[in-house]
Amino acid sequence: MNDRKLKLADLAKLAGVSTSTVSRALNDNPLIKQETRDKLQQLAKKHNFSLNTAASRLRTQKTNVVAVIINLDGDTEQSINDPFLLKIVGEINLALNKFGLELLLSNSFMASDDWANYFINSRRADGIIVVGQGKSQANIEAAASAGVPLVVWGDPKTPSSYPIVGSDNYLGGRLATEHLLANGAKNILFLGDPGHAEISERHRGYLDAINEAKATPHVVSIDITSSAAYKGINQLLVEKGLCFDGIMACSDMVALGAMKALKERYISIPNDVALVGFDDIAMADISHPSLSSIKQNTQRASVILVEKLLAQLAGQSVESQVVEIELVNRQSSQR
Amino acid sequence: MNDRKLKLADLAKLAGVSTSTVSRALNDNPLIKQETRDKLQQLAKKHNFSLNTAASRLRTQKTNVVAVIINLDGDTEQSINDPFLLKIVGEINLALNKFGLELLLSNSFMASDDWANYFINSRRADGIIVVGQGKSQANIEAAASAGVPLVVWGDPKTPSSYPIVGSDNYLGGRLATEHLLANGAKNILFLGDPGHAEISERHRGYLDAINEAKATPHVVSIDITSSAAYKGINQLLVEKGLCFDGIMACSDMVALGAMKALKERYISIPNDVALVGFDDIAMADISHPSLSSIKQNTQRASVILVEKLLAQLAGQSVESQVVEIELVNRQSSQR
DNA sequence: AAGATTTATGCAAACGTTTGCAATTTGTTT
DNA sequence: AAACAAATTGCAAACGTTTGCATAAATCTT
Repeated sequence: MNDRKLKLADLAKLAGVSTSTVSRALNDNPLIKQETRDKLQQLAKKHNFSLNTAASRLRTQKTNVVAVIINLDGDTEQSINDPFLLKIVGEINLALNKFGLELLLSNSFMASDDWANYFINSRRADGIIVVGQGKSQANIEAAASAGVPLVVWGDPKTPSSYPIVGSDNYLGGRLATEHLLANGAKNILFLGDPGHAEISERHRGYLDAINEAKATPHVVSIDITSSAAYKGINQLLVEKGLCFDGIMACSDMVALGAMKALKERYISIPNDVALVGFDDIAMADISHPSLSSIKQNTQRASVILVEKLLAQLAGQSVESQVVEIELVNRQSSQR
Repeated sequence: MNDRKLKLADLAKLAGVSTSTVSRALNDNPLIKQETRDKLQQLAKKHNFSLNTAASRLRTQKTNVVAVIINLDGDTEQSINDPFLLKIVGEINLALNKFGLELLLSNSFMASDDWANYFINSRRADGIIVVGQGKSQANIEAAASAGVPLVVWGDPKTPSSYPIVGSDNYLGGRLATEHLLANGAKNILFLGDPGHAEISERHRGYLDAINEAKATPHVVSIDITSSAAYKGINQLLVEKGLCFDGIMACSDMVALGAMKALKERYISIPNDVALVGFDDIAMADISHPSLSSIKQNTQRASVILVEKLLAQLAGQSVESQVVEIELVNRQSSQR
C-alpha cells in the first residue's frame, strides 16, 4: 500500500515508452495509436495511477475548478444555512460535475474581498459562480471588470456588466400578488427586504399589481429570515390587529415564519389571510396548510449558469438570462 | 488589468532581490529580516500579486484543501437537498475556513468510488470529510485502509477503523422515546429506516426505552424523506386507523411529513399524537405546532471534525468522538 | 583587528505534468 | 526499390513555486 506514489515516469518505465506517450495516452490523444492507448490506460488502472493535478494545473494553466461563492450580506441573518441557497449550491454541484468540473465552496466572509486575486490569479479556480447578489454588487463588479470569468445567480433584469441568471422576479412578484387579488384579498402585505436586489424586483411586481387593482400597498420591511417574519407579523398584529387579508412573502422561509405567527393567533389560512411564498422549497409542500409559492427552476438555472461560465471561458461573450417561473398553487392561497 | 500575471520572479526583479527572498518574505519566514518582509509584502499587495497555488502545491505536496463528500445511498431519495446535510456542509465550510483550509464539494455519485485515488493520489485534497455513513461503509473502509486522512460524520458508536464524529444516536432515540412516554404516550411508533447506520442506533434507543416501559414497539420503515413519511402515516391511518399516540421520527423532515398527514385528518398534535423529531433543523421551530426534537450540535461537531482531520494530517492517531445532544422541548410533545 | 558567530540573502535543483518540434517507423506511390 | 507522405513516438523545455545548501554581510569575542 505504501509504495511511493507513482508518477507518469514510473508508468512509462513499466511500459517501456516515454512519458509523453503515457501522458497523451491517458488523455486519449489521437496522436497515439489506439492499441497503445488501451494498453497504457489499462496499466494505469491496474496500478491505481492518477495524475497529479497540481502538476498538470501548473503546466496547463487550467484547473477545472469553479469557485462558488455564497454571497451573504454581513449585516443580515440570512445565513449560510438558508435552505434555498444551499439547494442552489447542491444543484450547481450536480451541474458542474456533469461537465467534469469541481466545486470549491466559499462564502463572502472568507477569501478576502478581492475575488479576482484570491481565486483566479492564484489559479485556485478557472471561474466563479456567485450565488446571490446581496445588497452590494461592489465585489462582483470589481471581479467582473478585472476580467474574471464570472456568472451570478440573481435578478437577470439588473443592468450589469456581467451575466446574471435567475428568475423573473418582477413577474414572480406580480403573479403572486395577482393571484392573491384573484382569490379575493384586498389588503395585501409585502413581507421582505426591498433593499435586496432580487427582492426589490419582487417588490416592484407587487407594487404594480397592487396599483393596477387600485389597492393600497403595505410593505413590512424585515430581514429575510423566518424568525424576523414571525416577529414582524406578531408585532404588526399586536399593534394594529388583523389589518390585512393577504401576504406576499419574499421567500418561503419568510412565509413560513409569518404562517406560524398567524396560526398561533388562530387566524385562519387561507380564509382570513391568504399567503404566497417564493422559492418553492421542500417545506412548502409539507407545511400545513401547504404553501403556495413561486417556483424557481433551480435545476435548469444551475445548468445554464455553468454553460454560460464555460462559454465565457471559451472566450464568448454571454448575456443575462431569465429562467421561467411558475406559480405553484397550494392551500395557503386557495379560497 | 491585462498585464500578464505577475510571478514571483517579476516581483523579485522589481524589488531587486532573489525569488527565494520574496517567497520567504511572503510566507513570513523569520529567516528574512522583518524590514525586508514588510517591504516585500507591501509590494505584493500593491501589485495585486498572489501566489500560483498550482505551483506551490506541486512543490510542497500540500493543497490546504479538504474534500467533503456527501455520502448518499444510490437507492434512497434522501437527496443532496436534505436541509440537515446541507447545514452540516455549511458548518464544516465555516470550520475549515477558520483553519485556513478550503472546501472541495463532492457527492458520492461523482468522483468514482476510489476516493483515495481520486482525491488524495491526485493531490486534489489533503484529506476527506465524509458526511453521512449511508447504508454501506465500503467506500469509506477502502479509503481509510488505503491510509487516507479521513473523518466521518456519522454514528460514533459504530466500530470502525476510522474516526467518526457524531451525536449519541442511541441516547437520542432513547431520550426522545422516554420523553414521549413521560408525556403519556403508550403506543409509540418509530418512523424511519433502521437499515441506515445512524438511524439504527436511534432505533435501538427507542426499542430499549419501549421495552423498559413494557410497551410494544411498532416500527414503520420508510425512506428518510418527508414525503415517504407523509405517505407512510397516511397509509397506516387508512389501513389501521389511529392505532398510535406517539411518534418518534428519525429526522425532523420525516416528522414534519408525518405531522402533515396527521393535521390533514384533524388528529391533534400533541393531544392525540405526541411527536418528536431529530436534528432540530430551522423548520422545527417554525412549524406549528413547533416540533420537539433532538438537537445535534452541528457547529461543535464540525469544528471537531476538522480538528481531528488536522490531527491525522499531523500524523497523530485519533478516535471517534461523541458530541452532546439535547432534547429541545417544544409544543408537539407537550401535554 | 582578526577570527568566530550570527543573521540575511542568493543559487539552483527539484516537484510531475504537457506539448512543440524533431525523429523514427510504417505505409504508399512511382 | 527509391522517394515520399503519413502515422507514431521521443526529447527536452517549460509551468511557478519552495528549500537545502552555500555564500555574503553584520555582529560579537577576545
